[in-house]
Amino acid sequence: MKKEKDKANAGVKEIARRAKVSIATVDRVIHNRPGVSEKTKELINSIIRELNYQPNVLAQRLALASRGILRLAVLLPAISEETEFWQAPLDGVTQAENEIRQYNVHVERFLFDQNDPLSFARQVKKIEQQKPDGLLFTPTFPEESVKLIRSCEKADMPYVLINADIPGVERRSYIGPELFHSGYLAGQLVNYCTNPGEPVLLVNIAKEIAGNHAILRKDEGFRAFFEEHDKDRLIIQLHTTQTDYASVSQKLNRVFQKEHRPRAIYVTNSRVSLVAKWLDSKKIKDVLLLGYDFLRENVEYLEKGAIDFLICEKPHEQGYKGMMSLFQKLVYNVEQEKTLLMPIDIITRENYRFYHN
Amino acid sequence: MKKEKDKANAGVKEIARRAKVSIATVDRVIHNRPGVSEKTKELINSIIRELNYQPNVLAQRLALASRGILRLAVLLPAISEETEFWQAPLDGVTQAENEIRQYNVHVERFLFDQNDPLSFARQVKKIEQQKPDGLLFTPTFPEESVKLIRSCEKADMPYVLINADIPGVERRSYIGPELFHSGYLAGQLVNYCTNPGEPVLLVNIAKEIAGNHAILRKDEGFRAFFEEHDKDRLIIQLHTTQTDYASVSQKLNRVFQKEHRPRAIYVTNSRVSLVAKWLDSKKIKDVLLLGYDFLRENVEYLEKGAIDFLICEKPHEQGYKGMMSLFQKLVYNVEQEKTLLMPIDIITRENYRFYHN
DNA sequence: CTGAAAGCGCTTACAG
DNA sequence: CTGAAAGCGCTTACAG
Repeated sequence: MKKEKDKANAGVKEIARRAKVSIATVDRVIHNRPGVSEKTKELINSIIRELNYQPNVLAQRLALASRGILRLAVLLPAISEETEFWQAPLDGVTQAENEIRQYNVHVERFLFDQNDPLSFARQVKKIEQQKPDGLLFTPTFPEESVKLIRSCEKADMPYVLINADIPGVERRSYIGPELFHSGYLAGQLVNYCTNPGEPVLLVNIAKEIAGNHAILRKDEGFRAFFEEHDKDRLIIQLHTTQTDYASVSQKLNRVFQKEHRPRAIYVTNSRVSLVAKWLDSKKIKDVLLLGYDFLRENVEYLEKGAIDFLICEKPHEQGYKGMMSLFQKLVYNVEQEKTLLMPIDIITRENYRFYHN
Repeated sequence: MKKEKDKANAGVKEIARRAKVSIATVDRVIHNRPGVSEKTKELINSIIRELNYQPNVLAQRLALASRGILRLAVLLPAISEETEFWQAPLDGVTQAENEIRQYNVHVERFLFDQNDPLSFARQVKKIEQQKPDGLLFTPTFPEESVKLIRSCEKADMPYVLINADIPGVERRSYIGPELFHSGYLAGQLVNYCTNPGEPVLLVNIAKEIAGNHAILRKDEGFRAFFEEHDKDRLIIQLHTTQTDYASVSQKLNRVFQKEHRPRAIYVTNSRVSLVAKWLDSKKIKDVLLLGYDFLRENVEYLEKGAIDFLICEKPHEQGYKGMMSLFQKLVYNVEQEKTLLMPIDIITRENYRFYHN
């Protein structure tokens, strides 16, 4: 089929023809660049409106490609035994990278040790020296992260936070879970699967808990659910900042020796596999177990039946969408969404096979 | 940053330079077009390998744009009061259309009446006359659909089925739910939320049930779960091919007057709102209700608490991915996945706000 | 304030 | 079997 010159496909050339000017002038008006008389500007704008002109993104990018490379930096925890979680966001980053590579985008990854604020600060230094065009990161260390945000803002560099927000801090763009509802949903699931009043165990396992916003908000949401729906529910608490199996096991032993045996356990993060391991070793099968994240070990326990529900908030998509949001902002000046909340997915033994991260 | 002429960015020009031929010859080799001597062909291929040449998709599409329009046809049910479900796949189609419009793709929609095989056949006629380059459809009427598949295959036209498969028929590409596990998952949820042995009501509401593969497979999956996990569970059955509220209401009345009062109700499709309405009108609050699809009315009942779980299989994504799969196939000759199963999402009152279709 | 021309990396008639 | 040239729709130095 031949290309028709109808309104739908009109380009700069057609606009120039109608306005009796050169395409360079049209381009100036389109991009609001100075150096065009008010009169021709208005004329051109009216033609643009009339034709409902849509720029051809392909041609735009192709022309721009000559200009230079767009450099995006990514600051995330390095993957280790303990932090398999970060594989998914990093994969999302890589997927985005592959899709936008053609657009002359270059992605550099800066990885830090999740337990070492200094390593975070070191990477921040490097990033600040390199002055990338955009930055994706997760604010594992709030203090350092706030500094980073300030420095990005000073340099007028677009950035996006993923997976965790910093409470009470004004920031440009966040993509990740809504933590309170996540805990609230866990409460609802426990409530569906147990009888009123049956004791529930709420488990926080993390190197740091007191300042751990993610854990505290989920904890809060979980309690809020019962506050509103089953006030008399006994919620036993287990906090531990020792994250090895021996410590967790010991604490669980103690809880289960006491009077009120829990009917359900909610672990507020991906360490749910430690509890699953313990239940498995004790051959306890009548306790409902909920936790977080689609990790290999967790899924194994899901399959075995030790874990009943995994809650998951699309870590892969967080990395992917974060990068795309920077790209869109930098290339097409599309405003970044201030807050993009991920779905709270419920995964069980019967649907995990079909889950997409 | 200046563009460097390193291996990473080498294009046809660089290949031509190294091979001491023109870029036209390079192009011929890249696309395996005839008219190149074996010797130069081999030389060029070796250079392509050495440079790890990746074509610039932007430039490719831009150049191709002049060639002509790619025409994709979409054959789906028209949206009516009764079939709000199809809004989501159609929206997905539209989203894909917007993203690939730049690539000179034109999408034509052919809508049929879900209750009228003749209207389906009429639209098929039209499509066959227009001879589009690719087709996305849902095989609402198996017999007519098989004919359509044959005709596509004869014309060597790529196509993709969404939302429903045709059992026992060889087809090129399907994107949609895995029905058996969907029912199985519903069984698991009921099992979690009720006590062993409590009666369950399995409800099929559809104009046609006997030949309705989607409903029958979910029904089967649901029963299979209990067969494997709670054999003694009483599963009451309610089938109705009258889909108006009065008929459904009447049948439900009858069931609830009998001896075994259901503790949970599983509706195998989106008509779950009819049952919700009935429960609501009877002020019955202690019955667990599960059904399908993120429709306005269903979500309202979810919010109110009449519906407990909605199962949803990404209808929007089905439309979107279906179109993208055709596009990729036609433009880049990327093989279509034979079967792409959607996640089985679980939606409750506490997470529906964050759900993305 | 405005325009002619070159270029982005690829494809495609056309000529030899 | 091979190449020179025009074109896709846009952007950008450069010249006036």
